[in-house]
Amino acid sequence: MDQKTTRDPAMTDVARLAGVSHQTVSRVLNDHPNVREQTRLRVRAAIKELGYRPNRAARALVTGRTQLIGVVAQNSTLYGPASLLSAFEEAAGEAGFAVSVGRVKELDRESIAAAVERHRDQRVAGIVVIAPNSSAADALADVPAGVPLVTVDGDPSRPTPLVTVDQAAGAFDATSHLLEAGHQTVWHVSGPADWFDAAGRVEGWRKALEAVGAEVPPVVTADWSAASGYRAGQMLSRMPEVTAVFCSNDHLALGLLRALSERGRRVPHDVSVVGFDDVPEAAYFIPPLTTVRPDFGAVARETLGLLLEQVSDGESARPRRTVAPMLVSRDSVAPPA
Amino acid sequence: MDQKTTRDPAMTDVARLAGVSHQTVSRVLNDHPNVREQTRLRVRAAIKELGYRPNRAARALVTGRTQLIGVVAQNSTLYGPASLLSAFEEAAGEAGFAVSVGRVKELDRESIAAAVERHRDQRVAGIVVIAPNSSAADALADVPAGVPLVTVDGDPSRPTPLVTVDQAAGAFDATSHLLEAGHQTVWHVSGPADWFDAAGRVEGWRKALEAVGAEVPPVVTADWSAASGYRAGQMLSRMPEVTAVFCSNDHLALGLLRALSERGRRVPHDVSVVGFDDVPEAAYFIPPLTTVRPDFGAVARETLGLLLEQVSDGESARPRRTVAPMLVSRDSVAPPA
DNA sequence: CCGAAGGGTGTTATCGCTAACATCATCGGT
DNA sequence: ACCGATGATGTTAGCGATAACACCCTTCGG
Repeated sequence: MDQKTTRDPAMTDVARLAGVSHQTVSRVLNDHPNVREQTRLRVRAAIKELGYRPNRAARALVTGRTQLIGVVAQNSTLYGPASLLSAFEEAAGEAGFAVSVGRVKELDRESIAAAVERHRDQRVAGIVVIAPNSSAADALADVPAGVPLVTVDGDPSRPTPLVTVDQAAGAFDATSHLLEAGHQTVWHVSGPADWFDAAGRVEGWRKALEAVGAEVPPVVTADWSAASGYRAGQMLSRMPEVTAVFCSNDHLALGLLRALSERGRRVPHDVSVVGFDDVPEAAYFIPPLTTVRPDFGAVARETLGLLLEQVSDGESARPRRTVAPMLVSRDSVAPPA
Repeated sequence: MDQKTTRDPAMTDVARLAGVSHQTVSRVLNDHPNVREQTRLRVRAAIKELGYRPNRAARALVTGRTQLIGVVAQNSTLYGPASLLSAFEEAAGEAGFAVSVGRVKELDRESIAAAVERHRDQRVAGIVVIAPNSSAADALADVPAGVPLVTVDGDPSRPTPLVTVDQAAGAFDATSHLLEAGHQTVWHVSGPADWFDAAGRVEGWRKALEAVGAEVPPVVTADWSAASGYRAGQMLSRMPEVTAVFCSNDHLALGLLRALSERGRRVPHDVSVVGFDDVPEAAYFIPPLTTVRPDFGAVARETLGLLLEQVSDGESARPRRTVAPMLVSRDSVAPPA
């Protein structure tokens, strides 16, 4: 009879089959230079024959290092954070790292601290926190030093390692695009004030207006939902002097578009609109929405790079990185009537 | 001077401080019964004082078990799969498991097999595959037995352990709701034919019609996007005999609503519409959408439970579970004019 | 022709934990 | 008063890898 549960082959099994010591197998696995080519091939063949796979736990035990990256993210399906997470998982996977996701219901101090602790229990090599608003950023103050940690979408005014989309640049471009079309000024429907993305977009919008000496209208603050964009639109659509609106994301723009259309204000003929995010549906809005596309893949890669620098060097020469977004021009912008 | 990098405290450090052997510390950690209460307290105090945390790698090495669950999911931000994943991460976290996500660009055989292999390299305790269409389900045939594996949203006709929303029941309810409002029949805009969710909803819709002897109109097949819902709507809105439409998801319904409104067909006065998913925006559509809400949290919990049964028992008594969704009634359904 | 340098390989210790067994009181039953 | 059962604890042996060092055998400069 067979052994009851034939255990997985270990390094010594490979070594025996290849006629070498287990240390040589280890060397082959880790690409050490001092192994004869012929030996290397023999070991490789044995590995393949046995279907051997290295035991990560054993390796982690002796090296003290893990190939795991912990991510802390909110339990939400907002397009931006969800895309970021997904892109990061892909990037990390390609680099040979596993990603352990710790979801958090609320972005408060306590929840985030708990999630970070869970990751430290797992002895992750590094932690990424998606901290898009101020309460999340505050919570990071509690995190003890010593764990490589990168914040994504976090507070640009803090000194922690950070990667983020250049919100201000994107907003600047969007606003300038509207001004260049001939509009006197541009109104802005903003996301929640405590979100850094929203704040950065307000800043870029304001700078673009100031750069050409345009009047700066009051900010209309909303949340990120289409519903609140609709409510903002109900107000703005009553104001004939509003000919151009920059919305802090595409869902707001969607709500706005609907409100405008209900009031009989045509887009882009009467009012021009620009969004932010380039959600997959944006090209199918009515009219197709001109918007700003962040490169989540680039953010993910920068984040990973920054984290790995910290893991190996202890810190990084460039601990803050910013990824420029791109204006995507569709049919929701035209010169004023 | 201090030691250069004072290493993390290990079990023996705790043991020394508490004046016991490391094995006793281990027993306290694992809640073994045979430890005197007083000793237990002393050990706990020592653990706290040193800030000791068990080394999972060492534990995994000796037990051969890991507290990690691997998930294979597509790199998409579709509402259903994204919500499911998020809910699962939360549920697993609460149960003390870490979740490692392996993203896959396409749901083809090769990508899925590669993602599964990466997880096996990590020696995960079990694997969850979100396999919502037939190519993903096919790929699972390649997965060697011996790894606990649960499919979510997968092929109901296969014998593999599976958890899924009861699509047919939800669709049956949605359709019946429209019929009970007095409509002669109900049209259906379906998701992609190779998606099990879409197929299940078609089935439920058909059964509801047949149950009352209503005529079964041809299925309008689309993808999951608002754009394709809009195209379907352009066609259906021209047909005066269409008074009720069940859409396979809310985004399709959104597109349909817009097409109907452009043609001057009022919802729900002229046409009633029901969606599926209950996306967060659904309550703010115009009109607020009656839809079917799947309980992703329940799916996640069932999935976890089923997986853990397999991990401990090798298999499960009830390897297929189904979670009933709930009809959410809003303002998009009325009796025919 | 010899010793140093270095490539290729093996041997041994070690990481931090759990499993298995050993040890020693304590205790109740006869 | 003796004995086995049971509870509380300690001791020892791995788990499967890497690190550090030891040991050959070439090769090459003087």
